[in-house]
Amino acid sequence: MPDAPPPSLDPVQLGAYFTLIEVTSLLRHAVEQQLREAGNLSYVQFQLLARLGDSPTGSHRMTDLADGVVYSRSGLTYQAGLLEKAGLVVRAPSPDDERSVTVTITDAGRALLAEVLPGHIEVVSGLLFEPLSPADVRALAALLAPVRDHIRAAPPRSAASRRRQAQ
Amino acid sequence: MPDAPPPSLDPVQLGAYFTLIEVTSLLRHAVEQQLREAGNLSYVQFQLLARLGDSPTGSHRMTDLADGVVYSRSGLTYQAGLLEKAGLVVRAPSPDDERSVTVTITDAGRALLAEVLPGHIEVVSGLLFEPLSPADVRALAALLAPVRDHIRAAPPRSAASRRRQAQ
DNA sequence: GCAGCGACGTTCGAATTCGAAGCAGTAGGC
DNA sequence: GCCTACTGCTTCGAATTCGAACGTCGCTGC
Repeated sequence: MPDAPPPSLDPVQLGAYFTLIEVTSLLRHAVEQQLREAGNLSYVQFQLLARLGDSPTGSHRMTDLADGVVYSRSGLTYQAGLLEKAGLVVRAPSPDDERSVTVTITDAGRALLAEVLPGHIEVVSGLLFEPLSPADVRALAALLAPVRDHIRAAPPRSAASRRRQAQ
Repeated sequence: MPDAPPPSLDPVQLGAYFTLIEVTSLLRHAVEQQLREAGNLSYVQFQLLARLGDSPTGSHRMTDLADGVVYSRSGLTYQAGLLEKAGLVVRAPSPDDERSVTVTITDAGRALLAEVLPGHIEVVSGLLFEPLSPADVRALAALLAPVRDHIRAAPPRSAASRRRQAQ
């Protein structure tokens, strides 16, 4: 390709982009406070517990967790260490693959999750959903889902060079 | 109030909420890489420069910047220090209020912003807007704007206690 | 089998982040 | 004019975050 067409965003796009970032920043900030007060959890920790609690088996591999919450591997190691020290999860080598580590939520983890969840939901309800009608929420979900799939599918920018580095 | 009505989110709401968080996490991650490569800027730094560049005067007060990008004051002090050391902004005491500090973008700051912006826009276009039609984008903006206003208007959860801390 | 390549998780060091405490400067009541 | 409360920013210490380097394990071709 010669060069990209004048890469600019029209005002509507810019507004949507900025508002998206702003809304999530604000929401995340508020939620973080609530989680800290209610259960001394950081947002990442909550996300991890929530994902584990949602899983049928109550467990996930480290890498899948990191990917799921968009976190660095080393960061996840650190957080998993904290959660384990707090007795909220357990780490064990995978049975089938000796390399990978399986993280499993404990009963204490589920209990804490259950304790924190109502307040969390209340905050999200009050801030994010309060100004939105049920139809709005459906529309929002319908708009964002394809975006998520698209970004997930997109090669992570650095992969391009990696894939064809061997010419 | 006796107690809140069963605070639960229906599956659609949950999906919308999770997708919202996921999309912005992914987007932010991708953008962060691009900014790092293109101009050695963190996302916060870019946001700050962008806000300053957008301002008619090219400047803002520290507090307003921190509020705008949803950042802690101390964090902003740190970042402003970095940007100033890099010659991208200048800090000066406000003329009218001796307490506050006015941050102003320099020509070098504008130049860097201009240099980084096309790539930034390209990433956002390719990831966020690629799966969305112009109508979708309008809808998204229309959905999120009220949410932003609502959250901005909401009392910051901790303000209640601060206001009445003196008994 | 075994050499080489790739995936998984951890360790390490450096940079960033936040809240609490502190230091001015400002506004209002008297 | 002062005293008190409040705002604006910075400093400080502790916690978190990431990428790079590392050790280990699994998979392929031979």
